[in-house]
Amino acid sequence: MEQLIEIISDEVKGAFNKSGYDERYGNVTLSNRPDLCEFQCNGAMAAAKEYKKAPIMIAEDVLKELEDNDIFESVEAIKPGFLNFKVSNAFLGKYVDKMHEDEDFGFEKTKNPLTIMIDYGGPNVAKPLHVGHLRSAVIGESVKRISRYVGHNVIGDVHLGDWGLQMGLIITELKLRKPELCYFDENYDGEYPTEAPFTISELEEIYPTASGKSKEDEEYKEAALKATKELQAGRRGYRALLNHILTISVGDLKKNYEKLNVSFDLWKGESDAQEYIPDMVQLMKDKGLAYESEGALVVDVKEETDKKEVPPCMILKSDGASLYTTTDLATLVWRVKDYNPDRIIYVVDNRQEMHFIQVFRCAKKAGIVRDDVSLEFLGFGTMNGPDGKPFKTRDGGVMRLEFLLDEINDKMYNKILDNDTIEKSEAKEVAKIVSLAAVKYGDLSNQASKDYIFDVEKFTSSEGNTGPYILYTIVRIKSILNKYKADNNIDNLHIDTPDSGSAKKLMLELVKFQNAVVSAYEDNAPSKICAYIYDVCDAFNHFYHETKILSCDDEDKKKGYIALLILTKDILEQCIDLLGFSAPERM
RNA sequence: GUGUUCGUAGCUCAGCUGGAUAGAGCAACGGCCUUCUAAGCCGUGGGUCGGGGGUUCGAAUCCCUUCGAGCACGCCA
Repeated sequence: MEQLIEIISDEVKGAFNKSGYDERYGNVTLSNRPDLCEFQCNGAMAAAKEYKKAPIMIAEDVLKELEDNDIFESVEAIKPGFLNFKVSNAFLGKYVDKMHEDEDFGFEKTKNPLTIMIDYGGPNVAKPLHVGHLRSAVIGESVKRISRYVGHNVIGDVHLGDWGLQMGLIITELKLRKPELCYFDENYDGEYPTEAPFTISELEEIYPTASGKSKEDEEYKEAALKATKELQAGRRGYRALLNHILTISVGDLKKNYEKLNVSFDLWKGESDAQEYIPDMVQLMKDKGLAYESEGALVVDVKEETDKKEVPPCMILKSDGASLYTTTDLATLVWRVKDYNPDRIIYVVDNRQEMHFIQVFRCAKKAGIVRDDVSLEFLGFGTMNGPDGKPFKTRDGGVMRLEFLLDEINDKMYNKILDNDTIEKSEAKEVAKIVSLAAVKYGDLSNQASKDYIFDVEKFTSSEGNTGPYILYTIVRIKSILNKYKADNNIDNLHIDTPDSGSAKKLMLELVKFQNAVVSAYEDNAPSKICAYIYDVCDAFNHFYHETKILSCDDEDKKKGYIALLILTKDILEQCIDLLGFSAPERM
């Protein structure tokens, strides 16, 4: 469906044209003075220079061409040269009704579907998720859903941290505790057990213990480095252990991500890239890109236009081992080979920007990815506590994500119990839904790249621009619709011409749906969906407050209201789905 | 030190490619429930957009400079 603002723009451009001015001056934007008008055109002022005419005269010329146009309720030419428009109620009502009849509210899917890979999540195996993992998961999931809704083929990859010294540490500690296991017997050539010799909670305890020991005990650290190397070299028993660790961890991670309503299409990890490293390194040598510097193998990636020194991209350490740049590059090898993506978006901490600049440049230089593939760094800021400093537990440690979510869940549960029509069992379920919305909306409503303050009080509050407020609005609509549905049919209802300022305002917000989604997609910015939802909710609540819906005497009017509520609810629910959460029936 | 992001109301933040009186929310204060969920709505107060300079008919927005904060700067991921 053509966008309302496009339709208006076309009319105005036509009018510019007819009055002898270039139509490009006829572009119409949303009004920044809602008290004066709904849409505006500033083109007359811009055109003034070219035509050496007072802007107001140009505006008046254009105005004449628009005078008896039934799209508009009013058109005015004001002071310096603004053209101010109000849409006609009848036209708007019909337009919104068309949105109501369309399955996607008039949203037009892209005509050029791309294959987009999104690298987000990035948890480490054998370690529980902590608060630092929240943003990547929440933002990545939303970017995935938005891109998919726009019509692209989107693949989400969790990109597990399952390689490197951490694995060596676990193996070393395990060997110390259970040396009798067959995984450590180099002469063992039988099949390894299918059952893992540890549980997830043991695993979560083993890693920090091992990590602590290696910092104090040189010998221990040596052993861990050796184990890491042997694992990399493919030692059978260690590989078998890695597989156990992966199975156990991934199972646990899936459960935790599920609670967040986050899911991945691929559960690949750093370890999956290893097999591509040797050929890749050889390629870089063959192309003459890789050379030795201070014992390490590096590739220069600086460019003429750099304002600062971009250090070379290190491919191999001086001891010949690979490191994270190597793994990220090799990951690109299989991503291109298996999926041939047009875009790859990395949803990672801002602080990794330099690393990715190096990786991206190196990948292009070496021809690992084609020049036309877009490699995008979507960096997010730090999540700070109410004191403005990085989020910590009371004793200064890293907080497990689970604990944080539990705290918020408890808070919401108690709040829901205040509504005494809800049973405890239902309250529990509702609390889960609302607390997830509180957390996600709290995060996503900020621009991803900025640091933000994670304020539990603020996020769980139902006042202001919060997740609970959004859900509450939806629940109110559902409540009315459910009452209406009890003894009425809701099929074939039509939205009427708005009969009040608040109804018109609501419609004008609903009309922006396509634009909100598209601009959120183009900027990888879920925060734009949040801003849009808030505006819709605000407009709806005004409308709700001054309109009697179920008790409306005029049956036809009532039907029109119900249709408008259905569209509002559907759009809101679609939007929160794009953010990765849902609304309960009651709260 | 170099680079980078940022500095808007007491607090948390919006302000798109420069445009009409700088906007929300929270907090403060004052109203609105015999009627669809008051987790709501209405209203009031609160700002020399860090400072200074420049470009422009017009600057929170663009350029320069200065002060202040965060972050990153080859063998950890």
